[in-house]
Amino acid sequence: MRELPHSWFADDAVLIAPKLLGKIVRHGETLGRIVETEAYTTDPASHGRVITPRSRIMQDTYGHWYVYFTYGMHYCANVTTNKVGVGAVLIRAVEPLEGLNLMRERRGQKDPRQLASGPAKFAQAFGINKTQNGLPIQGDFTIYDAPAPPEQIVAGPRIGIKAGTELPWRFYLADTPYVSGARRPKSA
DNA sequence: TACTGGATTCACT
DNA sequence: GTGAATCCAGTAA
Repeated sequence: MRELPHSWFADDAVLIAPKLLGKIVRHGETLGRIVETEAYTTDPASHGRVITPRSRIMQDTYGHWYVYFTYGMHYCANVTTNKVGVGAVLIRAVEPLEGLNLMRERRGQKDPRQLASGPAKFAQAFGINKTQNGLPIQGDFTIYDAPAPPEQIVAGPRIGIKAGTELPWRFYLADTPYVSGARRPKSA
C-alpha cells in the first residue's frame, strides 16, 4: 500500500474530508478503513476559530496529527489540512481491519461495530493519545491510499453542539455498520 | 488564580 | 431521553 504524500493534505479541510473516506489508517498493529469524517476550519464549533497554543497546529501545519483531550477522559484524532489557512479533519469512525484482538483489549468490547464507531472510540482502539499530537502522518502512524466508491460517500447532516451556528461538515460511507451514532443538536 | 465548559461515551430510566 | 464521569485549555480578572 502507498502512503498518502504530504502534499495530499494541502487542500481545504472541506475538500479533504470526503476524500479521506475509504482510506486506510494504521497505528502500529492496528489497521482500519475510515468510514466517517468531519471538517473543521474557522467556524464557531472549531478549535480553529481562535488560534491558541493548542490550535496553532491547525494553522501552521498540514499532513500532521492533531490529537486533543476532551471531557476529562477522551482523545480525538484529527489530520491537519490546508497549506495556506486553518483546517483539520476529525476522524469520527473506522471499520476495524487488523489488530482486532488488541482493539478489543483496549476497548473492553467484543463487537467489531463497537470498537471504533466514534471519534473517541477510534482513538482508544488504536492506542492514540497526546503523545501522538503534532506527529507527521507517516511511518508507524499513517494513512494509506485506497479507492472509495464515490456513490457511497454521503454528506452529513451538519451535526454540531451549538444550535444556530455554522456547523462542521460531516461525511460518511453509506452501507457500513461502523459509522458513529452522532447526536443531533439539543435544540434548533 | 479561579472558573467554565467541552469536536464523547456509557449506564441507567 | 437524560445525566454523570473527569481534567484541561481557554478566558477573565
